[in-house]
Amino acid sequence: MARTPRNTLSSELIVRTALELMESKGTDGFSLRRVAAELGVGPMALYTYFRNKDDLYDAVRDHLMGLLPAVPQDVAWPDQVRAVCRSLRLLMLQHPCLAQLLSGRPLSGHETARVAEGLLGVLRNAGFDPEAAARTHTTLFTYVLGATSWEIQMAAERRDPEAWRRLRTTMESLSAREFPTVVDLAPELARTTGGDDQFDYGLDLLLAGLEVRRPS
Amino acid sequence: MARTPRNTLSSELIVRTALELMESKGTDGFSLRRVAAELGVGPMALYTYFRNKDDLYDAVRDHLMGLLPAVPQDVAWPDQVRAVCRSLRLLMLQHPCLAQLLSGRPLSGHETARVAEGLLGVLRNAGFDPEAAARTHTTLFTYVLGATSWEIQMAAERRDPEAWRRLRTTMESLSAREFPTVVDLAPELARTTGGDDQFDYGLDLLLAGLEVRRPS
DNA sequence: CACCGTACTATACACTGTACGTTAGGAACG
DNA sequence: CGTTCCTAACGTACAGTGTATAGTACGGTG
Repeated sequence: MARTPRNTLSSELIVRTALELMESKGTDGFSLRRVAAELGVGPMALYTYFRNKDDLYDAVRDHLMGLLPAVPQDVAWPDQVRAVCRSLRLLMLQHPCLAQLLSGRPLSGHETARVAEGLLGVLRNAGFDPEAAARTHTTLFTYVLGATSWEIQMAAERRDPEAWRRLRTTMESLSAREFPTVVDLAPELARTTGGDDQFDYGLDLLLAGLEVRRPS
Repeated sequence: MARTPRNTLSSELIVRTALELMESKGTDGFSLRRVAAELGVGPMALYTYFRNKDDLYDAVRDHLMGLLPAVPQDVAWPDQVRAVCRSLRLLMLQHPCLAQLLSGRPLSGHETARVAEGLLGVLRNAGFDPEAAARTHTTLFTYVLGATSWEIQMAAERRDPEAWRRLRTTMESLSAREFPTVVDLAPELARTTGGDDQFDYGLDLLLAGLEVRRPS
């Protein structure tokens, strides 16, 4: 019964392995038992470092949030906001599992607070009062989350040929009499599903609204 | 071996039962086997009406989307947009499982198309060209989805005393030196998590941006 | 050397979605 | 009326899940 040596595991190692598995197999198809197997260890070994699966999810999420770059300090505040939102979107695109990790669990963790700190600081310096800063932060965050999750979801669907075919056929089966506008705008709808342009369109709408509302 | 009579099941009945279960037990804790048990039927009986679990999810989602009211026709377009977005949010709040159903699967289904038709029609009538209408539709939809999912998530967290306590303690453990703004704005952040005011704040930002951009 | 805490293992349970093969009830037809 | 066929629902089985509980061996400390 060859026992593995004592200190083979660590939180960081488990998080790294879990992340690799999520990215290769997708967030579905990820399981504690697979992580353990990947590490050559029994499933219960992980419970020394994480109290349960959600706890591991939280750790992976916080690890990913730690990869976000700092806010650029030498540009005007709207461009700072743009930079923060775009880098969060980019991170979500690079690590598609992050979308599910963010929408499935609440905000918590050190690195997540760091992100909030950056954006809130930008807004306070731009002259927003505490309430407006907090509201704007929540609005921007949920917009980025919703828009990018949507984009990732759609991209995944397009990659699965079975689901893609089903989507196309239901789209084409819509009667032009019942849904004239949808049928008419089908090409535009398909084109505006995701992409930098679509994301920036919504972001610019929000920023335009903010410029109007900003005091002084 | 008392067989149940022949036509006890139907798609509608299964969808209704599934929905009840999701709302009482939460989307987790929902399972095909429970639905079947609730109906007094073996698990495999459901596969006559739905090819798999995701297919049932789609049906429930489409059923819920069918509950959305029609777009009011006697008000200005920004209020029409507001009405559509608010009624979608309201529906998500009344049926929390809808948030997960919408973010986990792509748009498809008859009733979902009906919603898109309503919003796209409003935007076209307001004078937006096809591309702008499509982009705006996607932006509004993803905003409502992101903001409301977030709100529901947070509300659920607040109800679970264990999770809520953990969140509070990690929040309070943030050093004021490292995260001055977050610590300073903690009360505002807690207050702006969800609620009609927060939702309308973001929605008004988007609408303000749209007014600027609207042609003619 | 003896000891003890801790990192890991082993076993077990209740559960999941669903593939496969079987059976029985209603309808259609001779 | 009898036969035949279709299909709705059944039962069984499998591979997999998260995790509770109890046991075991190793490393560092006395």
